[in-house]
Amino acid sequence: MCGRFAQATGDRGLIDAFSIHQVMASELGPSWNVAPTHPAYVILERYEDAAGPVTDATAASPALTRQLRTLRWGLVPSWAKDPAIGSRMINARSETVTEKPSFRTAAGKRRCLVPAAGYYEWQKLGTGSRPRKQPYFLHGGDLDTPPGSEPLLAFAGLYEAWRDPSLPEDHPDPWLRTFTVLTRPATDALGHIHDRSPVLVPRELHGDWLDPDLTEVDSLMAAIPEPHLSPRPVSPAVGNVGNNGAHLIEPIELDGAPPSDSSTDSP
DNA sequence: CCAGACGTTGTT
DNA sequence: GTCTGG
DNA sequence: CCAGACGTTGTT
DNA sequence: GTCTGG
Repeated sequence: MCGRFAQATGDRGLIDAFSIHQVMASELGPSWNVAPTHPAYVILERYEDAAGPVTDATAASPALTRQLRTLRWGLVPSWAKDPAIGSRMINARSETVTEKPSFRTAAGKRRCLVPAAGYYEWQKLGTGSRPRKQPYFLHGGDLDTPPGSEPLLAFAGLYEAWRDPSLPEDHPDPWLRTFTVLTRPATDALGHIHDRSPVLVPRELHGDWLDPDLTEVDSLMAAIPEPHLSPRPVSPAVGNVGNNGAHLIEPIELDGAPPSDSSTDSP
């Protein structure tokens, strides 16, 4: 699963890391608590008219352009009547994404990458009527990686554009652009915390994943290896979407256990 | 034909 | 938009 | 994902 | 319990 993540790398760093051609993003500060409906940076590839504004009469052929954009988390399908549906479209199962009406069009030609330092998951602990929820920060480093030095991850995502009918005909940009994060069954190593994990696209597959002309999504998906991630117990403060800051990914001591992972939960 | 759904997670 | 259920 | 609301009438 | 908002 992936219902909360950290995106701490700024536009400059992302331009370098993902070979961005064009920045079409509103600037975002770093966030260690990106929640559904929040804006986040994504990388996508589109055909852009190379032609200049008015004066260029010779229509240049459109060029495939890798862009950095700021999209809202929670995919709103183009046919949606109410954009609130996006809150429940934050993830898409990779196993069924090419079949589901809400996702399959985007899966074919609107794939994107979502850069992240890591993501959070909550482990349910305790037997009583008041089970505690312990959040973990999952990242691409090892157990000794200092907070803030985690390697940059790239979630597999899909994006859509929804025309907001409440905006006037002549509105300069009446489109709400949104994205979702694909999930897959978690490996055994992570399965004891949660049974789903985001799909992580390795660097050598970034080009294929973003290419809107590659429509063989299932073979693309099959080429993506299992993620290798480390869990780090963190403060429950991340639960409140109003909290933010680098302290949210700092390790904490678990009661009666060292800050490595262990299955201290109940049956 | 029209009407209504279209999703994931986790929990039991 | 497109599919399913009635 | 978690946190927080979940309602109406009428009055200040 | 379940839905909405973030």
